[in-house]
Amino acid sequence: MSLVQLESFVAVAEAAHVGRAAARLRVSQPPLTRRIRSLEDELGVPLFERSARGMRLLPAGERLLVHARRILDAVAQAHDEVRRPGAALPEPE
Amino acid sequence: MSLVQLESFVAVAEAAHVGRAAARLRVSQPPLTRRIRSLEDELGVPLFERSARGMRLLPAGERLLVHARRILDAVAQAHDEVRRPGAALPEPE
DNA sequence: GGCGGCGATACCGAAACGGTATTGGCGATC
DNA sequence: GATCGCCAATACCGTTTCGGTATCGCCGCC
Repeated sequence: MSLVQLESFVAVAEAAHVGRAAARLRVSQPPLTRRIRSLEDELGVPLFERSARGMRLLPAGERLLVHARRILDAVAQAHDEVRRPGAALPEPE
Repeated sequence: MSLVQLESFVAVAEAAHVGRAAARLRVSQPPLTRRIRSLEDELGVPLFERSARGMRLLPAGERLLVHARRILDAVAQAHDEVRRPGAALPEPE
């Protein structure tokens, strides 16, 4: 499981379409399809139901979505705070 | 920033040696050195102080360590709960 | 039954990654 | 203060991963 996979997953979940999610992520559709599939393979659980009108989250996908957002938020926060010179941890000289 | 980078960072921070961390992660030393450096480059902040006796966390590294552990924990938890059939979210059919 | 839009696949070129071998540099030792 | 040893950093190369273009197959809609 990688952050790219999680980011892709959230985008597809929100767009409910691989194609639209791909446009939003500025990649083409095939890589995104592969990322989702590799994520499902890795977890051993299908996350979406595919249909001719798009992608619909399955229960496992709903559960993952909550975690994925939390993880991506934590990453963004880490990214911000590391640069911030206002240290949270004092350094004993 | 990738999960592999964060995992590598935590390992190096805990071991205080790239070599030992590499052994623990079952990779050789050079890739680990590169992961740390690419992470520093990406964040634009040095995370370790290098010396002839190993690596020592700098303040920015101390801050990142807290976040990195939280992120990796969240990933592990997501990994677990997604498989778990005991759904947390009901599905409105 | 034909058309349009969707995701899945095949294929190929480029980029990322890991390993082995080597270098460079600081610290401890005598 | 020269030498040896341990550490991270770099060079180089083979492999693998990844993304893009082109295409396929399928279902819903008109």
